[in-house]
Amino acid sequence: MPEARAHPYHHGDLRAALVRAGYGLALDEGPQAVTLRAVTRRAGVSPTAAYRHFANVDQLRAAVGMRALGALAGVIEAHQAALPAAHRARPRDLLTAVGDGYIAYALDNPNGFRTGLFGLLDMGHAELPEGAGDGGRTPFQLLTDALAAAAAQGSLPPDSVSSAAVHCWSSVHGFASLALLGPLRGQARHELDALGRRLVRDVVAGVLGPAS
Amino acid sequence: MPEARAHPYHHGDLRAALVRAGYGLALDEGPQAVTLRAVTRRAGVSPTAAYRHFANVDQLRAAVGMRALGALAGVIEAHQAALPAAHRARPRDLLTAVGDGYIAYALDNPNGFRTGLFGLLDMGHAELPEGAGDGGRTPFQLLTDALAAAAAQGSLPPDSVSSAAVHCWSSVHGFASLALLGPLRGQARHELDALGRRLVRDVVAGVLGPAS
DNA sequence: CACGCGATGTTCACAGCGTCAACATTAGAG
DNA sequence: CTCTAATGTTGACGCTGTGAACATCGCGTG
Repeated sequence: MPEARAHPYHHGDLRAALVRAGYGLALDEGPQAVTLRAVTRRAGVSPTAAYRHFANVDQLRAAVGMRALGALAGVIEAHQAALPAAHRARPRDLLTAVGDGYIAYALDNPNGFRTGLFGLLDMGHAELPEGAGDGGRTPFQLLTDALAAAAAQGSLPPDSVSSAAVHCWSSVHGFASLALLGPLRGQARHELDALGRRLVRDVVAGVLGPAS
Repeated sequence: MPEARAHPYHHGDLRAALVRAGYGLALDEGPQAVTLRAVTRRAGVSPTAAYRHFANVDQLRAAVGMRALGALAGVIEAHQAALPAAHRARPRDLLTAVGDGYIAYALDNPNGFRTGLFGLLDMGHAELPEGAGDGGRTPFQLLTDALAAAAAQGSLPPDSVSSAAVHCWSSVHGFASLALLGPLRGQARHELDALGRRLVRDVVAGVLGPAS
């Protein structure tokens, strides 16, 4: 088994190792710590090695951001999976879980959230598979999936799906931003949880109509 | 008039000049161009001169962000001032103007918006007077003012003002984020305008009830 | 099985960045 | 008028991202 070499010249899967190192750095010290040299240092490799896998530091950061997005998708999926079995097929509950999961990830993991959702100045990546969770869907796709299910069930006009998606994401993402660095920052955690739950339910009611 | 010296050793009001230079740089090349050396260069001064007015580059950036916030407040005030005289005292219209102005500034001036609203990793500044427009109110204050007026008039329970503020800002700020760098980026401008107008009116209706 | 070429990683170098310490200039208080 | 504190400059340091040249190695070809 030659794989156990202390420092094999060829790493094996350096790209993945760099992204992992970058994400770790982001969680530990915040997005601004994700520097090319710091990442390669943590991966135990020379700085320029990164250039075999990324054109520049921005692409490295984008990849790290994708990983954070995937983690967010995982939390959302977990919230959906945690629904009582009887509710797991209800679009309203799926949608609520998307919002709750989104906010929970942001509040539990501010550095991760900022890494995935701020910082990357062009995130056209919201639909790329790298940002997906275990279920293979990105956070934005989980949202539109829930809305599409609601439309299929008739609780939402089909041609309102996309504007409803804008509505939902705007509210929830905006809330997370405000809670992390806006005027709400500093509010006690249970306060933010309560505000967030209320916001999500209001938004869902606004989109699907009042709960039955 | 000794003030007309070509390069007086003492600048006069370097702090303001630096903030102005930084804001110009941000508008021209984006927030990431606001670097200490670039700003001092544009102001025609040595790099370390900035340290007589800012403890570090982050504080310089924060000051530039405040200026952008002030510009945003100005646009909102202009939208309110542009209301037909008969509507200018209606809380509903004032509130709508806040949302429309916010979105208009973001779409018209993406670099300015990003400078003021992203980037600065801790913006506890939302209430500081430096972020105010000509009217002396920050964007967030213009929002809460409009909501307070609505409450005073009875169209909103007084104890809902703060949660309504969260609602409104979340939606509008989230929308601007999505439009500038999220999945909506790339959409045609008139599309974004239409989506934004619709969103603002829906949000206002959600907060104050359907339009009379 | 040997070879060699392309992929991957390293070394060295450079310019730009933020910041500190030491120094220069000047406005304004006494 | 003088001295001091405020303000601006110079020079240096270690950090950053990145390019060019070189080293090592896996793997497909002969």
